Amino acid sequence: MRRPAKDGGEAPRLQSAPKNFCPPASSMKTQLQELLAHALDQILAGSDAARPAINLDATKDAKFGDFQTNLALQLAKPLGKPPRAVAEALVAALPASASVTKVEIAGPGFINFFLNRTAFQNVIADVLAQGAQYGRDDSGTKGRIMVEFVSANPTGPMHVGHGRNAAYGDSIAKLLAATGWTVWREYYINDAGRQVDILAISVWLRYLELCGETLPFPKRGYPADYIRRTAAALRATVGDTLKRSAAAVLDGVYAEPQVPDGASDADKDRIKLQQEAYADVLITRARALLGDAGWETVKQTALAEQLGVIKKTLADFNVGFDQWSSEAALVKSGFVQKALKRLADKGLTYEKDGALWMRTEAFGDEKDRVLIKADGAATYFCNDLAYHVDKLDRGWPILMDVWGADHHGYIARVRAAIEALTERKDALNVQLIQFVTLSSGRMGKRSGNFVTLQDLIDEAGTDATRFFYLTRSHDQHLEFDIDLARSQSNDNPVYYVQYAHARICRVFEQLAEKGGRWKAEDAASTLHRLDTEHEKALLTLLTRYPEVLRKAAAAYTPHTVVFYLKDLAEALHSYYNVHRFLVDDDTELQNARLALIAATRQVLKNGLTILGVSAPEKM
RNA sequence: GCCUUCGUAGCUCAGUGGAUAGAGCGACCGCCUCCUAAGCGGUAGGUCGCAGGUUCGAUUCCUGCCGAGGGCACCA
Repeated sequence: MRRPAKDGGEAPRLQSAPKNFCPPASSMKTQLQELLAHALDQILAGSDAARPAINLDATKDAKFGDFQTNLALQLAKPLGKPPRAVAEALVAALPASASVTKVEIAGPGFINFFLNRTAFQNVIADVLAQGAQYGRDDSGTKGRIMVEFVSANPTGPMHVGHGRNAAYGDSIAKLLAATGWTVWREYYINDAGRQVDILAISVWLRYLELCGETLPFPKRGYPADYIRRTAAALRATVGDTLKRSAAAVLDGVYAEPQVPDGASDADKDRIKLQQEAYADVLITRARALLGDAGWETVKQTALAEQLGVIKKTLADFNVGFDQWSSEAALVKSGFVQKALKRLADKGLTYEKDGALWMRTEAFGDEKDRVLIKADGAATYFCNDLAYHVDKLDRGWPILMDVWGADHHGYIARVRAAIEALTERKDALNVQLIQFVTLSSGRMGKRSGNFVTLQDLIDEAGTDATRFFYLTRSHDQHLEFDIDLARSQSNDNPVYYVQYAHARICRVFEQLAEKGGRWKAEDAASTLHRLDTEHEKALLTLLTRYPEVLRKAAAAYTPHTVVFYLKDLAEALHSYYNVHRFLVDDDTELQNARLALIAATRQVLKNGLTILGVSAPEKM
């Protein structure tokens, strides 16, 4: 349930304090680096030691101050002096700054900086003035990047693995867009190739069953219930016009080979290949019986049905695309042929054993790859290669592909193809999403019963599901605890962050009910009252948000935003439990605290937005 | 066999070339006359898989070994 915030919703503007000007802490890091660079110049004067990079990090413990540097430790060896002596020299050479209240040398030789609290208090003005823009860079000037993600085959519903890809892809796209990139999101529809024929034959056989025919279902077909639903949809559209008798279908077709109990692995593999061939026989028979037009009707109906299911799920999951690109359309447009010609013109293809090959090995792949099979059909790689060329041709110099980790071996050949045609090695940016496991075991589309992403969203909700996916690093295996994600209890981690947001909203609601008022402009002169440790902790976190976004985008790790938000929520909850925000007898303190939590609420919301998770005002 | 991702608390996972390695869940002990207890505070729990190497300093980088997942198609 949402309701409008009673304090007016959008962040009001806060007048910056003209007196005692002190730069916000977010820019303090830059300033400290300049101070250190100056000191470094003096230390290194007359020495031939190499100049190290200045590492300046936020401290992990407040007792070490606000920022720390290991510069003295790095310089100890080249200068041939003990690290603490180097540190003392560096500190002595530091120019004075009004923002720095204390500099300490600690441990083996760290230099810790303690900053003027005003620097941190001023972040509130930044956040409230910038609102939803705080931490964001929407300039789009960093570059252009296309993110292709999900691209699940339209042969069945998405499972929990696709969900992880969708959550990651959507969030990394948002993150890139929020850090200065121009982003385009695309879904590649694999609506050509053999798996579509398998889909079509599966649907048609179930359709014949609905028409009253009895016939065996091939082992390599898709057995799941959604095939029966699609068959019913087909029948609703075409009636019995595509019905053929079981006798006609099976006339002259040998019985499908079955794997006997206790068969060896080698026998199993051999028989599975025979089963694949059997499926092809049925496909050929179906085409002959239905004609190209009839077969195409089955195929297109099945594809449209499956794609419709996928689109519905993605819409429910708050995942959107700028473009859905069809593999079949790409082939039909002749673009694949053009790409093949470009490769041939560069002498990068050759014929062998009746197939057309590409010299990918010359570009770092393990071996050359087939583009056109001996039977005349294009490989998946061939069309995908053309698709990537098309993406580059459309003016996207960087192509991010979000793939399942099982595609690892596929990277080298696509990269090789891109390099061969564009001489650019770095155009392809692949992010592999590691596998998702469930307590109930691995899933596959052929298994018949699996947990679909739609099931998960319906039961756990989009927020909980997305948050759960993004809580883990995408390059780590993820064990999806379905019971936890489904639970509406406080065990569910998404509520921890959302609750912090809702709590703040409730405070402003209470304020209004009491007839109280709060204006950002009244708060500017009161911020010096924010002097408790809880307030300092919150302020520090607020100043770090822009850098959290930048680092998360640079490392392609949305999960670091999740961990940041958990920290921010924790700081808020702790603060909430110790201090009251509605201070009846001290308006100045109340105004200051309300400014702080208003800023916190804004940053919580901004961060959740990056994750595609809502920020409810009431829970 | 080769390539790759990994091995951190009972479980699920963060993290880092540096100062006592963190969180959630689970266990135990506390906190609602007070802005939502979907919360807070505290205790217990770790030879950061094993062995070497580089380094002033390694859980982090390198090598080997053990163990787990994934990939090595004229499939997609």
